[in-house]
Amino acid sequence: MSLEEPVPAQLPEVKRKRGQGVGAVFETLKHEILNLTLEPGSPIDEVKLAERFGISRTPIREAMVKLAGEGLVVTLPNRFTIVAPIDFANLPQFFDALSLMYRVTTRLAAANRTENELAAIRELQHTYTAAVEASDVPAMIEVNRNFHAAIARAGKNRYYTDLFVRLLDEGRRLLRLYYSSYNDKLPRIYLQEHEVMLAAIEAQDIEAADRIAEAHAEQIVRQIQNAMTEDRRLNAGISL
Amino acid sequence: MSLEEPVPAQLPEVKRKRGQGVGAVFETLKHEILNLTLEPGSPIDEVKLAERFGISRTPIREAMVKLAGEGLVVTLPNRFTIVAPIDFANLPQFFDALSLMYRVTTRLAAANRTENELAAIRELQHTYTAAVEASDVPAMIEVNRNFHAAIARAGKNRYYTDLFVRLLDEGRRLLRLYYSSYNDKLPRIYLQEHEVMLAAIEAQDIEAADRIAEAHAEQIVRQIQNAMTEDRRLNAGISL
DNA sequence: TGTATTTTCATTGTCGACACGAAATATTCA
DNA sequence: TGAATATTTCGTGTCGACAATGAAAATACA
Repeated sequence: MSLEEPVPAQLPEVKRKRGQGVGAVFETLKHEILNLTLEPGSPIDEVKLAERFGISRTPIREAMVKLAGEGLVVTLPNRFTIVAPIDFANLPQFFDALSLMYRVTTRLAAANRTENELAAIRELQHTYTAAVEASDVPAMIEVNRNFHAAIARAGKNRYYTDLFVRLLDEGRRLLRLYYSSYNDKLPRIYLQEHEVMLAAIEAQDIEAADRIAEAHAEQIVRQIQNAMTEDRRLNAGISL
Repeated sequence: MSLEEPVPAQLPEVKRKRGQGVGAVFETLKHEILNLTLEPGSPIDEVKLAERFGISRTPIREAMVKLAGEGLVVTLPNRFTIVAPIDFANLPQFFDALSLMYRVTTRLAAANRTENELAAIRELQHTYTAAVEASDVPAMIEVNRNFHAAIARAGKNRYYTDLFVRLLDEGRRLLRLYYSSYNDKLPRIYLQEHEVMLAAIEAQDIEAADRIAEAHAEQIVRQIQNAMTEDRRLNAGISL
């Protein structure tokens, strides 16, 4: 299941400042988990991580506790810590929550956005366009997440933003898993929808923002479901 | 700001099994934070905690990281960890999210509840009634939270349940803070509303569940706001 | 040869000690 | 006397070592 980086690069042996260790480990592992560089369900060895980062196990462990708190990792007491498996059984609930958060955050953004925030969102839309032009799928996935996270932040409700970002991150793993089915047409649909969303937020049209957010969510859910179905068809091709 | 337990009781020096320490510390501190036994903003000393629980600082620290992950505690690097302050500035957003989660979880409960879950919810309603009869305010606050958490669980969406429980817990601190304004009339209104909510869930009437959930949320928000206003009026009485 | 029991082994959970950082306090200098 | 600087103090962040645990390997037994 390895993607572009099968073996994580050894970090340079830089003397890190006190208190930087856990944060670095946390961010690095979070990235690798969301990029599927670390396979879901695979075990994580504290000692190897300690060697890799050139620090002792204590800060590694604290990073693991933080990762577990965000559900990125599951701890089996006295045994292993494993990368959180992708929970396909909960997918319908995931889609439901994702859809609601799309709507709520986009509504609030339309109501509460400042000019600065609007500019930041527009900037991300440009970056996304560039990624689409370059057919850079990983970049598209990452920027798409940042685009919606920026919208959520402009809505200024921490509770929604936190949940939404978590859902978007979990969605990143799903998209990565099925990104092979990305064809040229789909990203351009997203691009158009993002444009409409941006316009509704700029015009502070809450109901329009709500409608396009719901449509956008449905679009994405449908795409992932299609990708999964195709994937299953591929599996069905093997002899039984 | 101390309530009924100003000095946390010294725990008996029981030899705890491996791996039980962090959980015990986490649960105990979470309880004390939500009960306002630990004052919001007050510093937490790792060494004192280690002595209190009879374990070393390492598991204490892991518990702190977990508490920080749930927002119950704030870590100031190289300095302190403090009990999370109550963020009055974010109160409107808190109320907004609380209200939406009330609605969503109650809707889903009406749609998805099993007979067993219904019985469990009804049981908690009885416990709540008993607490009201006994005028036991702390019990009322705790059981009320458990009642709605049970409803959320019956809705079977982990994402909503997690956020809702977090919001309910944060609300517990607010209720504790203002529970002096609890008069005999209010709890009985809640009791009635809970009854209606239960009936809607039992009848699997999603729209009715939604309506009563929204009304219930508004009721609670209004009560807390009233309590805060009264509180401010009391402050206004002192000489300036 | 197959099953139950013991031993080994790998990996975690916990500990005590020490190094580092920021604030509080004492000291110097104008 | 007051500001700038050095020193102390206090608590955290990190380390290396060790004990507990559960799985796997080795052994005993029928």
